[in-house]
Amino acid sequence: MEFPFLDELNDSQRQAVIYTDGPSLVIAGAGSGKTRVLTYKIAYLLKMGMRPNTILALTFTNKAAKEMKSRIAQIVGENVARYLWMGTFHSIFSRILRAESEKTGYSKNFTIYDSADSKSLIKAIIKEMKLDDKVYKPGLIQSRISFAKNNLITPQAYASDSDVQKSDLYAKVPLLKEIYQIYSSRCKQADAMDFDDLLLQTNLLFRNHPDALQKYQHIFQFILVDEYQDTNFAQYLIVKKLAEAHKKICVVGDDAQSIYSFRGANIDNILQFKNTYPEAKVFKLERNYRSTKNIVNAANSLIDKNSAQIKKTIFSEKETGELIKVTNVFTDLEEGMYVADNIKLLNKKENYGHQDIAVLYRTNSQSRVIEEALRKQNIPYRIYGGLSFYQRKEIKDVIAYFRLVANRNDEEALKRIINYPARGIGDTTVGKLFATAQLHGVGVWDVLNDMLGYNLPVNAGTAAKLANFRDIIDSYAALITELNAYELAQNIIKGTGILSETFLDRSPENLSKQENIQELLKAIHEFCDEKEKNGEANLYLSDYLAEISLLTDQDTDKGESNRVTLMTVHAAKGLEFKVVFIVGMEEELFPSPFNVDNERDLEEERRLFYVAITRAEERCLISYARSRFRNGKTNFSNPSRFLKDIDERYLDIPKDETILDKPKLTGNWDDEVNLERMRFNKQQPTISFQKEETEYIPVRPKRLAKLPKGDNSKVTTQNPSVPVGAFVKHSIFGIGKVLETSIVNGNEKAEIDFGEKGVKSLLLKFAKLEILQ
DNA sequence: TGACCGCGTCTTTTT
DNA sequence: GACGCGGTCA
Repeated sequence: MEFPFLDELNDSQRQAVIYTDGPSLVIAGAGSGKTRVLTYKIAYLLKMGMRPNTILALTFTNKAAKEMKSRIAQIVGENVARYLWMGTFHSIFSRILRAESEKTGYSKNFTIYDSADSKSLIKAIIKEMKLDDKVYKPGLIQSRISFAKNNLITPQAYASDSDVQKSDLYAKVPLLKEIYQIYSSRCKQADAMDFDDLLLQTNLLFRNHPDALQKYQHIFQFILVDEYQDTNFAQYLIVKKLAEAHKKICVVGDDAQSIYSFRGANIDNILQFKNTYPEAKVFKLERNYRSTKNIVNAANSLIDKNSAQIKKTIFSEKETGELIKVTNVFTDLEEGMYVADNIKLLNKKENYGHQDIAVLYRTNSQSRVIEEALRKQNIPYRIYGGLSFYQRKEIKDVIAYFRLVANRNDEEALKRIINYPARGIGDTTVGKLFATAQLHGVGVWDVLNDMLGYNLPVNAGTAAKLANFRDIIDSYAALITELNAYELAQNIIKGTGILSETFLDRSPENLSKQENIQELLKAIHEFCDEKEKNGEANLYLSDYLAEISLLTDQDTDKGESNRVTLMTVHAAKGLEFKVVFIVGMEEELFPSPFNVDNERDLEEERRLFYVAITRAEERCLISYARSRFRNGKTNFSNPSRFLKDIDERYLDIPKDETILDKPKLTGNWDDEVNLERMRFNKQQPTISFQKEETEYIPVRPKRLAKLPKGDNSKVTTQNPSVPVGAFVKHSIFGIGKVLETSIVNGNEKAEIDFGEKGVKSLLLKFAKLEILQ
């Protein structure tokens, strides 16, 4: 056969691969070999004679693009695969926007603002407009602007759209249109685009410059889109316009795994694909190759509770496998111990390697307890998400220097480093600088270049400091095409004193900062080497910045082996593990309390749970805790409503527990005691307790010691006269619990939680404490 | 101006 | 618990 690789596909997969006559939609159930279909389809197109640089393949993450590319390279060879247009929407279209810069009003080297930058700018604008940031919450404003952009509503359209205005009025933020307007012009002034701009500006480019649209329609003879269920309107329209000329488009996705609506993704894009392309062929991949029957069936029974979906029957031909084990524990700490213990067992008794195991959770903040439990048992793990390498302060600082050198209009970068390391330019001065720039409608850098001309109201000393800063940046900027990225980066790091800043003391923080900065330099070095090896000319600092601004730490995965993976369910999309722990299956956590008010959001949470379960190949273990320490407080919770959505035939539920509703315990006066009662209650189910029992019940410390919470690894005193976990009585504050003890200037100090009176920090030699037994 | 402290807030997911 | 903010003090 001409295409031997097609033999590796099943019937429906092969149909999907070889259909290339017009638009097609591939509904790819979880684990149905979606990536395989995409890679083989591209390989097929290439084997059929298409040139690689006429194929556009859009993925959701850089990592997915990279992986797909290397798999294609294995079939057709590296020097063919490398010419494919393959990447995320954001990276592909930022490239196009740079190439078409003379049409966009931005420069070729525009900066990309990450969400922290854009939030900071929004904050600044709110402040300048003298609005109340309790009403105009930066986060809220940011998401509304983002929503507007994703729906291609420009500031002008925003202000004149009566529906939008009504909505803003209803949300009590009527001035949002002005913030949006100013935000846009400030980004423009700074020659910066945020993530959403990359899509919005691409659309504007294609709308305002039909010649540019035609050019790319011609270039992209075949378009493939992965994870189509997670595209938003802006992405939908880009794809639609590009495909208009030839209709050679293939989108792949699974409506059941649409989990990014908070980012503007619109599940209707996939549900309505047939409306956009009436002639489209639909292929369904329904055989799941990943998971056991029990896992697939459990997931099916769950997703069946959703109403908005494309009908399909996912089935598995693998063995029945284990039931999904549902476990309840008392506290989040116990949940961590439960996970760690079971990983140990799986590792020792069942021969699962650590790399076969993942722990998935709804929110990043849940990783902490799991992490601690694993560390205690010496189980190697790797956490994804949380703050990435590029979000660390020292890295952001260094990159801000790079950014400012590459683009002196980058005001967010300037704000970050104008006084770092400290050079005597304080908030007041910075405020004046920005105010003057606004007053004259120019950029901050223009003001710095002519402080007298713009009447910057600062004294001579401050002006000199500003001029000095300006000259430093200018001197590096002059070298931007003289030195390669690595040489210039080294110069900047050494010359500006950011590195010596970390040499001030040998604290662990500073050591880790040094390491991170070295790590960054190493990465830049590799970047230059790579470019040089390929004979590419774009090895300057601006080129480096263009490349990294869209990277996330998933993409810089070193793939360390034999570690347990810890990540959010979102981050796990597209991955698979032999064993999956899903932790924190509780109401008010999963589903997230933000998404329970309407059916649409709730269905997305359910899909998220579906994604979590379908990551598992062989075992899936779900747990929930009755109490969880969150936001500095112990909260009580009920099992997630989603547990009831799974057909019980596929679950292994503990006998003494039911996942049906239980009356919620309200910890109105002492959660800790409530918890103790609950444990007590569970041990002796015949004894019940009444709520009116509000009198304080002293609990013996030794009993608390059994609680993981009583773990006193944090105690810094050798022999504290008041043990951590003990209950004490204070003449004024009443009864409290000792949280922590330490020695301060030779005096014993204790952190004591007095419930409603708050947590107090007391010196024991003054506080007369009575220890309760 | 900068360091520090105490207070209140707020918490989803990410290109 | 983490962070940001505002106020205070040197």
